[in-house]
Amino acid sequence: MNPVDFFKCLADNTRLQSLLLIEREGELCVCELTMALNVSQPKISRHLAQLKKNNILLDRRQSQWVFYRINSELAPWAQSVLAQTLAANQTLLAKNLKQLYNMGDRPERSSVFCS
Amino acid sequence: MNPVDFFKCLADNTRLQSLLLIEREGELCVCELTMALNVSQPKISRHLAQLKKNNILLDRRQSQWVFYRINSELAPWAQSVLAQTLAANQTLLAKNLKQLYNMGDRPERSSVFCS
DNA sequence: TTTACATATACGATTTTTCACATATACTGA
DNA sequence: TCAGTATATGTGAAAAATCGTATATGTAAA
Repeated sequence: MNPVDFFKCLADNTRLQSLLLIEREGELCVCELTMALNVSQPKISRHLAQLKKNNILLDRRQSQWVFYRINSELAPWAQSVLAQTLAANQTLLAKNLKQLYNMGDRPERSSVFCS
Repeated sequence: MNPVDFFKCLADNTRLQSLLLIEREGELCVCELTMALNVSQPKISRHLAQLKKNNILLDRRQSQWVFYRINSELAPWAQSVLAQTLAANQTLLAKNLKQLYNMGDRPERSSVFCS
């Protein structure tokens, strides 16, 4: 992972907030991010597509929903950057988390890891 | 330091390479960075001005030269991001360091820390 | 006070990024 | 098969970032 490309991915509010929320929550779908960040669906989708294209996120479809998660094969230094950014900037996400938790009818997710 | 603004500063080749070189070398002047990165002087100056404006770098003038260094009051998480990015991407700087070391007549610097 | 060197900045042109809106695709359940 | 929900993408416009060139500023040394 080229560092400049990685940082370009973090250099936008929508993308960084999405990444930090996903890092915190483990996995989120498009509609959850739409509510948490209060932005339009195409806007979220496009940014997620960019993160996926850069191999920072992976996605899985579960019925109607597409859930995004951090790519566990992301370079360790990059994972560490995400973790530290999250840890040091929790307050930035307060409003987003509130909006996420207040969302009615959050899609149920089956465990990805069931055998 | 707003994380998005910080990452925007890292999301450019000239700025990131300058930062990592300065982090590695402790302090570098404009002409040294010009040689190390092989780019024009106004280009380097402009990017350094941006990093200074965002309080990532500090500068000091010593006779004709202006030396830039990492602001030691930079938020710890941000310092850590720089350190890890440097540690994990040493090879990216190989060419730059070679060009820096091959530079004739590097400006002498007096110790900033003398008492 | 002139010349030379190092650095900063103004300006306009080009490129890149971001966005809104419309529309396409995918899945579900009736 | 049709309607409803979730997600993706095409397109053009607007905004932001980057750059080259020219020029200004600051310092030193003659």
